[in-house]
Amino acid sequence: MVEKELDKQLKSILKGAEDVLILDELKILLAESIKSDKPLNIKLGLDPTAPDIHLGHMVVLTKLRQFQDLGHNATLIIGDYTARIGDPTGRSILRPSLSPEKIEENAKTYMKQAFKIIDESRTTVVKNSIWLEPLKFSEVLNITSRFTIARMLERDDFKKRFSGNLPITIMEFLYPLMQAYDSVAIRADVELGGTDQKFNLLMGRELQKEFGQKPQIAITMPILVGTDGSQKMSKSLGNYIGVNENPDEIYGKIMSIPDTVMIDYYNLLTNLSKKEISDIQVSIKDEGLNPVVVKRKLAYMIVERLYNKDFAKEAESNFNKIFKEKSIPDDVSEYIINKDDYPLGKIKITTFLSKTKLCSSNAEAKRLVEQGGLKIDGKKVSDINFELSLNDINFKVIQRGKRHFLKVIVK
RNA sequence: GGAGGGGUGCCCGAGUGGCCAAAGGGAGCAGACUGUAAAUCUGCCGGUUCACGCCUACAUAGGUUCAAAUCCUAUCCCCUCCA
Repeated sequence: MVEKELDKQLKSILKGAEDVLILDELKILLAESIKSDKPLNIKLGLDPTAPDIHLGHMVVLTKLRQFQDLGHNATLIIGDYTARIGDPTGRSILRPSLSPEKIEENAKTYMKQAFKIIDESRTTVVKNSIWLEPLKFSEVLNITSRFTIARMLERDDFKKRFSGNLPITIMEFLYPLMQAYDSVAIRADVELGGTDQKFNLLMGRELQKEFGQKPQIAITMPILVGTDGSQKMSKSLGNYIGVNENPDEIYGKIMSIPDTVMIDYYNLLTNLSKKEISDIQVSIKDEGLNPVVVKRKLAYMIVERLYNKDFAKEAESNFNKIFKEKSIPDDVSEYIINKDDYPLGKIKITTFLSKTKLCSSNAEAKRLVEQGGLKIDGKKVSDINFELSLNDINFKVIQRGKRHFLKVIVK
């Protein structure tokens, strides 16, 4: 009985994971948990350095959710204290530090978005300032005395900066220790993180040992590539899909990822089993299954995860309308035009486009029209001198390119 | 503290007196095609103007010149080497 349950749990936990340190310890821990019916404490730290989370963050949150679905508990650590330093991981320069107000604000939106993915009822949320702030200097010394500079410089990003004569502040050295101390404070059984977190997660293990605790298991998840299909998903690269974006947008952006990374997305962001995913791969390769069908399913599942079935269905149908039938989606946002503002009863198409923000300037509007990217009620308009008559554009839909629509309401 | 190098459009980056609204790439936008907002191909890509043109822009502020991203002066910022 225990065997079977253990097997099931391991399968789910290992799916998509890059690395488990140490696997055998994890097995023992899980077996004990099953036998004694005591859930494990799974740690995930989030630094509220930016207000939005995207599918890259969702990878590790999804893993956390899988743990919860197996009956374990999550401890989500809001790194409000550590955010003041900023994680130097992967950084070539010192991060700018954030004000406490900004951190607080980010933390709020963070949580709201995180709970779209994880189970709130099985989650404890704590801020690490609770234990980091009151630490005495002597206690800090106690912690720092257990690690060496050489050990710190093993870290690739520190090494690079050091050998490249770039500054590393002592404060940044402290960052991994603080994160490690979080694990001690909450007595974590398992800590999750991206592959770039491996060093920090291992520090947690070491410090726990120093404090006489059982060392946590570190599970790292691969880095999700962005919509460009090659670079790490990140806001600054503009290749991200935010969990707070509207369903149509999420659905569409998923459809825009290259086919080659589709399977990664399946592995990292869905709850399908390894077997189900490899079956899909086989079908595409050997049975001529059209990849677009697979991608649609992915887009659907992710919208469903982040919203619900209805939104997913709607996003799907809107996508079909726009791209398959090349028609107009159901819910088009409206633009109200006031008759009194235009005594002549007409408006030039270019000024209209820039006024509605469909285009950012008159010049851009002109280009759009010239290039044949403008449709009014499905009919292409390519005359840049075209004038809209207020009398007959009421309720008509203006379309910019393939996917931007606006319904005009004349008042 | 001393010596040297540099700051260019959304980003990277070429340009060292006129031919510079500034090469090239990326991002973005549009079109064609398609299985998609994939890939590929084509076009566009500071603002304003129907257009000629005008305005804004090569860190900032001044100056030299008929003409400055390019030369000079000051200021701010970044980097490298030496101490």
